[in-house]
Amino acid sequence: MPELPEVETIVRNLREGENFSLPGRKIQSVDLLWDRTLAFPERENFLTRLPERQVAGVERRGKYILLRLDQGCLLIHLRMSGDVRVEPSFDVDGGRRASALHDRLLFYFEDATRLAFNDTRKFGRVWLVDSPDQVLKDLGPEPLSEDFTASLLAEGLRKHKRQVKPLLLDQSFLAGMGNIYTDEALHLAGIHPARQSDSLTEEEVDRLWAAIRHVLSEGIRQNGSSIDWVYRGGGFQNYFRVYRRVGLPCPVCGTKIVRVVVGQRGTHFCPLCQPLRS
DNA sequence: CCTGAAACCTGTCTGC
DNA sequence: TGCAGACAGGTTTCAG
Repeated sequence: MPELPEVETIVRNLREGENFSLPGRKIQSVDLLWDRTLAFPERENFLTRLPERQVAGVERRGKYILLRLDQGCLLIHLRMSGDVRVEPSFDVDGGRRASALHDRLLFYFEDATRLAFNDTRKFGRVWLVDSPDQVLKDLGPEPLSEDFTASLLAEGLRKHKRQVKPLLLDQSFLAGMGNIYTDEALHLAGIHPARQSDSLTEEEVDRLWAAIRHVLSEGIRQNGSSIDWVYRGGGFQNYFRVYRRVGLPCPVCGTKIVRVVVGQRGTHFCPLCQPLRS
């Protein structure tokens, strides 16, 4: 589930959800159910350092969730199938609530609630570090920040000679884009996903810049996208123009949407609106 | 520098 | 029904 809009939605809910908010809670104990979920530090260090730590704030950077603690910072990357839940620690009978299928890490708080990290495919990772920069140092700009201008995008695209879609997916180029929002942005901008990055005209770059910001903002406004069994709650899938719409008509021209593979990723586009040569 | 393949994992869906 | 194969919202590492 996790591209920028889905992670942003999760972060907002953790920070100030309907029935809960993480800031202010103090960790009592931690249960690590799948060792490889932990990227840093080693198990013993992680388990002994966390009790008594208090959550100071919740932030997002790219696709990372940041839990700022009174000492140190927890980073969570959901990768393909990760998710988090907040729920009571105990059942009605007073016993500790059993973990759910595919729960990998549980944080128990002093107020009898817990945060569960659930991840079917085990790709997700968690870090506990003094400074988040240790993990985030190679990330590109935040696409929705004021720093990310059309001319900055133009400069970046010019600097490389790569297919534009894999470049947009490269987190050191731009932080937060994933397969869905990249396909959607390229369609909105009328750019073929395999176009060479340094071949885009100024007009095309401007359209791409606006399209990236538009699809991400709309994604957040819709609380992300829900597809298959993974994510629930979001509604942006109702507005997909090309993603997983093979054979269905392009919303602009009616041509059938096709699927190809670009940079090892399933890629959806309109052959008429997104020609390979402009 | 760029591209593609493979690895890390589990689950679902499709076609024979 | 069973089974093989493709595919899934991500990232890293390695070969050419």
